[in-house]
Amino acid sequence: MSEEAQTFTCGLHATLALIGSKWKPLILAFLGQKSRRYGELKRCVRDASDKVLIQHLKELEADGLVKRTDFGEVPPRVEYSLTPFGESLVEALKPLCGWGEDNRKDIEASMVSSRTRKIPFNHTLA
Amino acid sequence: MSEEAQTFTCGLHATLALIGSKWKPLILAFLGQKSRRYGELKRCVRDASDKVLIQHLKELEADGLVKRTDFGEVPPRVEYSLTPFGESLVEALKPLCGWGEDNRKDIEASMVSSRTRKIPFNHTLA
DNA sequence: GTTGGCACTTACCAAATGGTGCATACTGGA
DNA sequence: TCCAGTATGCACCATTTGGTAAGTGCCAAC
Repeated sequence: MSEEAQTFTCGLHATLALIGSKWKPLILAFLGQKSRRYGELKRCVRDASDKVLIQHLKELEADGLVKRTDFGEVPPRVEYSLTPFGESLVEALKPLCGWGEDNRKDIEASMVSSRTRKIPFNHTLA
Repeated sequence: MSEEAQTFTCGLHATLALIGSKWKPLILAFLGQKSRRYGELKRCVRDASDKVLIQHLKELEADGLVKRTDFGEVPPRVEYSLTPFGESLVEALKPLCGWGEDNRKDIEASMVSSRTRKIPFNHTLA
């Protein structure tokens, strides 16, 4: 409990512990634009299944990055938004968004050439 | 090539396609400090197995982010370094490192409390 | 009155991802 | 002489992760 407590090798390592899942960075980025209702968010992060999306949202909430507001209305209405903590993270995420925009073409091209593997995200190396 | 070609929903999505794997951001960050030989890098990214580390390095190389230099020497000697492209990405990655440093304590704490679930990356407590 | 959307939940299953251990070819150190 | 370190490859296995499909309760629109 004393020595091996060096949980992370560096700040990045710590950050990744929070947003290292498939859709989390994207979820945060979309919530960074504005608060969104569940269905809306789902349409943004298309491709993510309900199960996973909700699971990630719960974790983000547990980690204090996202706030869930349930309006308790009849046709369910729930809104997700960033907490200040989450917002600070999204700020740090922006350069990556920008980098991606700037290099989108190259990335897509390289994605096509190395077609044999990953397409969506990290996996699919089959 | 016309419609469904909208590969990524946003820049971030594109970026994640390149560095969405478990150790890639870390590998890049460490290489961002200096070029490193394989063994050295492995010690930095501890916890990653050879298989995975090498696999990730190959992908990063294929994606033009990392350069591999084999000195063809007798006791194998290979050095990994960032390409300019890789360096630009590392730049965009730095805010996340910083954010992680700044919030390390909070993150570790939250990691402990939400003990019941994943410890995304390394383990420390299994 | 059937369909459809909302915000989920659950059970089950597949794939992605990562890990272990063994092997290589050679050299320098104990 | 025997072992360790170097940078990988490979086969096989385990776990983690994510996806599918179906269901829930309630209301509005068709």
